[in-house]
Order: sequence, then C-alpha cells, then structure tokens
Amino acid sequence: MGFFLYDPLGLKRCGKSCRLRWLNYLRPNIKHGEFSDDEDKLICSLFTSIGSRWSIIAAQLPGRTDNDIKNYWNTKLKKKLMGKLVPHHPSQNQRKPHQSPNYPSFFPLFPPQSPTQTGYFAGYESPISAPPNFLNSSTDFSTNVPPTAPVQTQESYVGPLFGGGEASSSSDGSCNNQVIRGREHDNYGVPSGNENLGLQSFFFDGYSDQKPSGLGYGESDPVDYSSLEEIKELISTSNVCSNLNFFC
DNA sequence: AACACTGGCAACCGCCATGCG
DNA sequence: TCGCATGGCGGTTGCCAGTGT
Repeated sequence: MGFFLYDPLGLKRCGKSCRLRWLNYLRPNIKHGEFSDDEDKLICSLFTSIGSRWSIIAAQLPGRTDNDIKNYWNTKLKKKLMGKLVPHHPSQNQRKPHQSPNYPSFFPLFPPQSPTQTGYFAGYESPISAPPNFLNSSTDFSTNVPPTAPVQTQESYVGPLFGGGEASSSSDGSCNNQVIRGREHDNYGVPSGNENLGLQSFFFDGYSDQKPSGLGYGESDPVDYSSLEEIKELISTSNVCSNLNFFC
C-alpha cells in the first residue's frame, strides 16, 4: 500500500504516480507532437546500438521522454522497420486495413547475439547515425555499464516545482551520471535472467496470438530462434541497410 | 447509425539500486 | 550492517478516439 498524497480532487495518486505524470506529461518543454525524421533515425540508430535502453535514447532527444520514445517505437517505428525489412510473400500483400500484418516470427533481432555484434542493423553504411557526442563518447555498451553516460543534459526540463534541484535529468528525471541503474544487466543491456524479454517484446507486439504474458525473471520464453540464420542471411545479403530509407 | 476493431498513449506494475536513519 | 522509503527503469496494461464494416 503506497502513501497517497493529499488529494482534494479525490484522485488516487501516490507520490510515485504524480512524479511520473509530471515527468512524462506535465513537465514544461516536453514535446508532444510528431517525431521528426531525424528523431526517427536517431532512435533507430540508438536502438540498434544499445537496444531498448529508452532512458539513454531519450537523453539524446531533448524534450522527449523515455516513455514517449518507448511508445513511439512500439506503435510506429517498429512497424515501419518491419514493413521495410520483411520480404512480403505475394499472398501477404493484400492486407485489409485493420488486418494484423503477418510478420514472420523470426523477425526480431535484438539483442545482439555476440559481443562483436552490435545489432542486426549495425554495420550498415547508413545515413542513420547517432550524434557524435554519443557514439564518440567513451561509452562502451558491450560492457556491463557505460563508463560515462553520453547524455546531454536536460536541466531545463526540471520544472520549478522541483526547484531545479535535481542535478540534471534524463528524460524522466534520472540523474545523468546514473543513467544505468535498476536491475543488473547482462552484457547486452538486458536484465540478467531476462535475456529474451527484450527480444520477446520485439517479437510479440500484439500482432500475434502468441503474445506471451507473465514471464518472470529466469523463465524461458517461447521465442523460436530456428530462423535466426535465415534472417541473418536476409540482412547480410540484402541491401536493406544501405539502401533502405526507413522514413519515407 | 450501430457495432467491431485497431492504434496511440498515459498510466501502471514490478524489480532493483540508492540513500538515509 | 540492516531495514525502510524512494527513485529509476523497462515492460505491460487499459482506456478511448478514430476508422472500417
């Protein structure tokens, strides 16, 4: 049972909920509009590099929160990419407007499968690039924790309600020099024991009846990796990376 | 017009780290 | 050192507006 703040409106909000709402929605200088192509590219680029580390990605996009980016990725960007990457079988071309896209189950490709592999889009000669202050930083996401967080400060997003007292904030107010916090992560930015969960999320986005639920830490998921080599081949042999314009 | 379905997004959940007494 | 409160984070849920039938 959490502690509920004084609540003249009768809303059942605990302090944590209020804080979250402030950080993700009410805070000044938050952009609520469409994502630009540049932002799209940056998100995709960072995602291929570090996976679903939304707080880090958000730190590179002033005015965007991790929640925003997460939602945007899950609802739009991922579909854009999938739509571009997945070779359509002729029988799948005539999809009715509201019919779920018939994405093959092998599509998701993150996290990287080896320390030398930076993600399945990685290695492409692409106009998509992370900002210099990100990629040129000493951050090494192949290790457990970035030595220094390549984060652009967002002090301006800290509203007067908090007196600007927070040293600096990532998208949701986390301290910049503590970007990587929370549960222990493995080498690829996936919580220990949850190595497949990020992948799983990428797989099952509601399109499939196989949508899993309730997997706890350490539990295995039903993802079928049998086609991994197939998709590797697809990526490596196609020009999807070099020629793909994700955002048109 | 009514119903069914989908997509977007704010909010919630649960875990772990940190700070402090 | 321990226990508790709080913060940070990623994943998930649920509401609702929009759209198709």
